[in-house]
Amino acid sequence: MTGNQRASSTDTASRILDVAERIVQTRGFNAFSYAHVASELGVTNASLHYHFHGKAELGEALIVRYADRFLAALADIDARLDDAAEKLNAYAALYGDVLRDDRMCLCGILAAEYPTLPDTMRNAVIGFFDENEDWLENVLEKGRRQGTVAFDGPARESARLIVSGLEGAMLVARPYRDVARFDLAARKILSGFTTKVSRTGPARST
Amino acid sequence: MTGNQRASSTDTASRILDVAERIVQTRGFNAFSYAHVASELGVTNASLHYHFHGKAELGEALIVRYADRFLAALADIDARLDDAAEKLNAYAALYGDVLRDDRMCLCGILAAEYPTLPDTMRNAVIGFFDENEDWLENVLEKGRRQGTVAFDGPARESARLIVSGLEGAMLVARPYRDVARFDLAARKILSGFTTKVSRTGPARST
DNA sequence: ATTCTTACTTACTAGTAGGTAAGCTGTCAA
DNA sequence: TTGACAGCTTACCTACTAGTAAGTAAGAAT
Repeated sequence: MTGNQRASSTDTASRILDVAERIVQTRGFNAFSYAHVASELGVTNASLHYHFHGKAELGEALIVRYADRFLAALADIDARLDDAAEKLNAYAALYGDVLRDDRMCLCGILAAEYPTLPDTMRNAVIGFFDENEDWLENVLEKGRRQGTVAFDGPARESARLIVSGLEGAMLVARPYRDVARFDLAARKILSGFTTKVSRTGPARST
Repeated sequence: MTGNQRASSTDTASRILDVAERIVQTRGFNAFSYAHVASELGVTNASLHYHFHGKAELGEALIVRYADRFLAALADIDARLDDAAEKLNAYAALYGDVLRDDRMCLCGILAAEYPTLPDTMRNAVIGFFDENEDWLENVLEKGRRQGTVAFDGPARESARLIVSGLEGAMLVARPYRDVARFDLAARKILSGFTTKVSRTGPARST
């Protein structure tokens, strides 16, 4: 395997993913076409089929790469921050960054189109949400033990509340083109988990 | 069949809306086509154009009718219930009913596709959210005065939290085909407003 | 020097999209 | 009895969709 020329090959494939990702995040998977991507990259329609066999395969690759990047960002949060409440803030900021780029969360917009997606893409979307819930559940449980966050019931349920709350805040904020609307909702969602003045003493819930 | 088949003028128009509404709420506006509706109703593509000049006009009619029905349901809640907390529960139940029918909120799914929508539809979507916020703001403010609900800051901001929270809960619950996931999220969202069981004291600031 | 591989292009397909022009048919009012 | 109108249909259009078959230029491997 000829190592050097690979650069151009890999490069084109990831440039395809870059453009496709932006289009899908802004317009959705059903309003996205090979022709859009091809013309923007100055290649032909058929060239995309060389790199990604079909629309379903391209869509799946899109989600896999997006999820990988997202999980890496979560690992980075874990590496940078200790406090659970700060981790939650950083988590919400991840969503805010996407919105600030006039985009919807990739898996959020795909969730809206879910019934029309090919099977492989459906599974990947579900997997993304599951992994987000895993991470949040972990953060919440540790935070509760440490007394930096407070909530009732299973951590998993609160994790789901955060995911769906942030997805909904993005969904509604985008038509208004108003990131502040998202930021406020995010702050309100997370405020339900912070034990206000908890720096001095852990306020146990329940 | 008797002679009243000739009342089918308006009847056909509303049957078109019924079918189109179901398709758009499940698949989205971009994955919906005249052909789907026409074949399901046993009429031709061109017949739809007689009743609704174009896809944009049909889409707008869809939102207008949906919003009218939704506002009527809100008026019904006002007529039936006094307590603000009960009104909020009834409001969330409205969303749950839609989801139980395997549908997404019409304006929620259109919000996801917002950048691809014609202008008239965009305005109608925004209008739907605004009217929901109006109603919720009113309920919340009255409830706060009466002491049946509690929250910090402007009622408008809490109204927005409820709308986006419920929309997000629907969005994420649908891929899982799990209404319980929605119900739980809805309960958690509203529990932040009820004064009754405030054991955790979700961050009552100031 | 030749074959193989990569990364495309050109040229095409069948199918579907939204949309239109023109004509047909049953009902009803004058 | 006429004719206006509502509510369609037939027949068609252009644009775009994903996808394919076959060919090619350039470099790497043998």
